[in-house]
Amino acid sequence: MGNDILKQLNEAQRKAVIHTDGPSMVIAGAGSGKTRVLTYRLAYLLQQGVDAFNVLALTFTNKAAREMKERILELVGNRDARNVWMGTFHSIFARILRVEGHLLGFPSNFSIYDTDDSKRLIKSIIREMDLDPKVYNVNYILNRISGAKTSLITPQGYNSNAEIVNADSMAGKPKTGEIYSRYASRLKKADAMDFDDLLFNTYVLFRDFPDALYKYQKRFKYILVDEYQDTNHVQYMIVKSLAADNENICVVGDDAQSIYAFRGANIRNILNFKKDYPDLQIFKLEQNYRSTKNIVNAANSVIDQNKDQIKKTIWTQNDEGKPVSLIRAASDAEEGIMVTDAIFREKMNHQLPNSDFAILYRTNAQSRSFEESLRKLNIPYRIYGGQSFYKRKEIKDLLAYFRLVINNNDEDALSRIINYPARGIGKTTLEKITLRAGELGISLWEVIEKPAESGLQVNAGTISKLMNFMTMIKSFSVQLKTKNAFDLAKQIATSSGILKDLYEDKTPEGLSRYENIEELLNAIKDFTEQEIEANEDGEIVSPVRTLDEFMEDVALLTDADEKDKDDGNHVSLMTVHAAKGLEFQYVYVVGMEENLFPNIMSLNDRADLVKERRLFYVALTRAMKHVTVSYAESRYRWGNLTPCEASRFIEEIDDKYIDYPRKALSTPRSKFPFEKPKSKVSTPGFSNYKKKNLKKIDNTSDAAPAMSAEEMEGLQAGMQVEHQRFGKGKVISVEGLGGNKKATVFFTNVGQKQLLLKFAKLRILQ
DNA sequence: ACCGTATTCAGCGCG
DNA sequence: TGAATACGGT
Repeated sequence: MGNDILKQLNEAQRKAVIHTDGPSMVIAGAGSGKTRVLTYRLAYLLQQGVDAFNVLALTFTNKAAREMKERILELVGNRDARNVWMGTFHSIFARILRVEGHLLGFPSNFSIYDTDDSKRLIKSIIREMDLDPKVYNVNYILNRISGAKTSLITPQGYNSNAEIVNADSMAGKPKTGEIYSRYASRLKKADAMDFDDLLFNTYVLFRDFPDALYKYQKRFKYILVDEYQDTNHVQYMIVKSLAADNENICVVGDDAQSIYAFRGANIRNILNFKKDYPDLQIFKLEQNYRSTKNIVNAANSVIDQNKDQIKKTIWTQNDEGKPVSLIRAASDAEEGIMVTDAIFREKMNHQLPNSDFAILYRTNAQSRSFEESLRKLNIPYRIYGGQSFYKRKEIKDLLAYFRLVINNNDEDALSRIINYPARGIGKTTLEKITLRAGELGISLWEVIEKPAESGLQVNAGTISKLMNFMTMIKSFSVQLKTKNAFDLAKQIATSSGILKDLYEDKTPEGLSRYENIEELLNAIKDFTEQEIEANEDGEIVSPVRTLDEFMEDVALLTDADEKDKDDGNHVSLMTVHAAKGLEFQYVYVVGMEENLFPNIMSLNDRADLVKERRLFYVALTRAMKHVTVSYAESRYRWGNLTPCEASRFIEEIDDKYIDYPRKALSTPRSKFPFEKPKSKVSTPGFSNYKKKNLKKIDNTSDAAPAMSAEEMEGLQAGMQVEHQRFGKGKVISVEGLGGNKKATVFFTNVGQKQLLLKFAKLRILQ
């Protein structure tokens, strides 16, 4: 290999790569080869004889970490490169907390709650406190808590901070601080951390346990942080403390592309970096290799409107290219048609693959009109950022079993599955358990383990159901360390009844849920069959790959793995946020309207407009060959048609780099902007009205007695029956016992129905 | 306990 | 408009 890897870099890139010792900051303009610098820098370090164990690289996403690892392996060809600690803040610090968490009172098998789990817990706390869930909106509460943790404010700190308490009172939510306190203690009782805790607790660990800090300072001699413009305050503090000893820290980013401020990302981290390290070396990558001159200049003219930036001049040697095109449509539906037509023409004229095209929008809700028109043109497309695999209900359910088996105290996992599949432990029972646990300050599991001692008032039947459930979970738990992940997972899926439950659901959705479970099991099988790996110390972890090892990987995973699975020849549809870090030949930035982009929700003050502008800058700089921006003069927003005007950002593009359509072409069109909507509006209103009337008539009928116990016992498949409301029908199947006995009946008039015999007004005819 | 229907409420989304 | 939740009937 030798030094020739350096020959593949330009002057500025090379300087950034070889400056290994001492603090440095790389300002990497869009398309300037940032990833290249990052990977070459790491490869260079390893080549210089730095031990992979001494390098820490923090990335923004799992995907970025994975791709970088692969490229470094290609460059150095040294299996050692795999030992670099590379990953997201969350995954790296979760790893550290598994080892050191005991210092803070956490077992190494603590659970990690995702946003979904956190919201469920907050909801249940709001219910328990008898607060109005409309006033105490979960999203608001979680945002407040998350913001507090990010700013290193504990529940105590929160409640004693007059400014914060006042702000909550003014917002009509004075109990927010108490919810935060309860939330924090519930997480602790459940041996669980949410995403913010992974960072917050790491900060506390390093602050309160100097020995632990010292250990990791010695280990991480070289630290590298990607996407530094999107780090928040805790992340900043952690990195600062880790780097304090060696100061071999290199941060890479672009202030112009900071677009996650709404999540606590603090652009000052990059603007003020100089103050922390007076002998900082700054490297600017200003040559763009991605886009045409027109695109670079158009983007520059937009971002130049933002003052208070790090000064830099992005330029390119690439072709002139074509000016930005502008599409003006009468409605959102027409925008869909016009944009996809433009894609179709471009694709046909130049014989291009679908994957050269991307449609970028501000909000996910905008994707529909483009989907419809792409379908009509038979162009394959893929929408990014929908519901991820690991967020689907059936997957979360099975994972909740795994979590509970690994950590019995996991409250969220337990409440999620204690009655799924249905085993007769209902809402009331769970409420009683939660209440007892709260009063005694113990976990839900501990109440179930010792119902008598904890004073749980439920009947004997319920107790035995609880015992069965507990015994089942325990029987899985004892096998955790001996059985391999796949065998145990399969056993849990089967004996919990999940597989059976989904198998019996023959609807298309049920089928897909079943397939998803299969897919998860396959993923676990793959994991089980991977070659045995050594941990960071080179020591073999364990001869069998166990389920808790699998879950460590999974907790911090998103759907990123799924993305490159298919052939890849599709048009990409995604939000501008999701497009960060990607590039496409042809980019269509759609919905360029005031209130939508810039987004009205974000326009509280001047600083917000600056953030929206950076977002538009990111959108423009995704393109290699050509950009088209489009807007509609009217659009359906939340069910009603709203007139729209063109975004101010369009005008901010210097006239030299954008083509305005000739007025003669677009004016006549705007005369008929309301064509399609009219018929659409009236229909749903009418059918709703009809349904309401129907229901009234039904309600007038008198109650008739349900079936007698004898009749229920005697009911069998094939029998003819009559239902008070549904009329005559034939019994297809009968299942369940006693009071839970259910029948599936096909009625001549209304089709197939499932009935609970206890309640159904059903008469046996023959 | 569960299912279909009424009602409500919208932002971008890493881990 | 449509997804997510609340409600009421069985």
